[in-house]
Amino acid sequence: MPELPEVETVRRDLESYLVGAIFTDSKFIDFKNVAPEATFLARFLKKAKVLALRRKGKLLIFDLDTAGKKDKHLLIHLKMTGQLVYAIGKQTKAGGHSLSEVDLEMAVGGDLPNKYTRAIFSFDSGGKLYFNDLRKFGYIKLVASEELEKILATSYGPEPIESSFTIAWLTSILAKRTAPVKAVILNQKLIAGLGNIYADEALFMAQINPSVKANKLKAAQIKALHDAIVKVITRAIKERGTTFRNYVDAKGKKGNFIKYLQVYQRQKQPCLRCGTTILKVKVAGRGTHYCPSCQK
DNA sequence: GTGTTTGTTATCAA
DNA sequence: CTTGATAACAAACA
Repeated sequence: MPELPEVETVRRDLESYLVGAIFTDSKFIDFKNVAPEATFLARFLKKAKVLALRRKGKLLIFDLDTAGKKDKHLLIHLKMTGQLVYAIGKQTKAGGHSLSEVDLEMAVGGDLPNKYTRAIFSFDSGGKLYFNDLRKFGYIKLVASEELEKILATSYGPEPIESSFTIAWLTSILAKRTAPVKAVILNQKLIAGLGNIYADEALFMAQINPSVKANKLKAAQIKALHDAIVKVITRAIKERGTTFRNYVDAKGKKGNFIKYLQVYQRQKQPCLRCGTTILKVKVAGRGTHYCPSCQK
């Protein structure tokens, strides 16, 4: 699942390939989550230059330069199963690319495009960017600067890696809420970037039960949670994300953080801290993994 | 056919 | 207006 660390890994990869590159062609294949309409967007993108690649939470932002105007941005959200893979060099007979060094079921293994490729962007560099999305939850959207600012201001809170994510902020958003603490830290409007994997991992590290009502947490627990969120996200970025199912980076490669998972998908296995069997329950409508003994 | 997977939004209730 | 709970979406798999 692409969460902040995964999207940041993709962003850094793409930044090195695409800044300064010019779109030469765009194709959308059996894919509806495109705005404006595909034909129009493809025409608009032609000759657009990539000025910069940004990210907010799990949202990837391409800043564009179109005929000297710098007021448009291409937003790409990977949602659950989206991938952005960049390939350059020798092409297959069909004009695609072979990524034989990668072997991932339902992800990138072998040639691109594959059956889950929903969009292909070609660049003047000769490279192609493949947007694959098994479940078609992801979206591609062109917006003007004004709309982008509005989206960023209304839909995203501070990120764990920003200085504005303070203990005071975490305290303030938890204090008035009776929802489970996990629901609060998953809310992108309050904290941008955590998803199901890192929420469970951070709560385990902080030794907090995911179901506890947010306003019941004590100051020491909030400090521990703040610390855990920052640590987990920072470490996961360093390890290029977690590949549990089908996340891959812009080179089609897996993330390494799966080696460091303490609770996610470890149900029925012994807690790495105390040995108690890890449980899996539903909290805030999500599969939730925790140790009933050392998370209080 | 059923349940499960999750990021986000819609919808409804309080 | 805010908050919380739940369904819905989409596709594949066990």
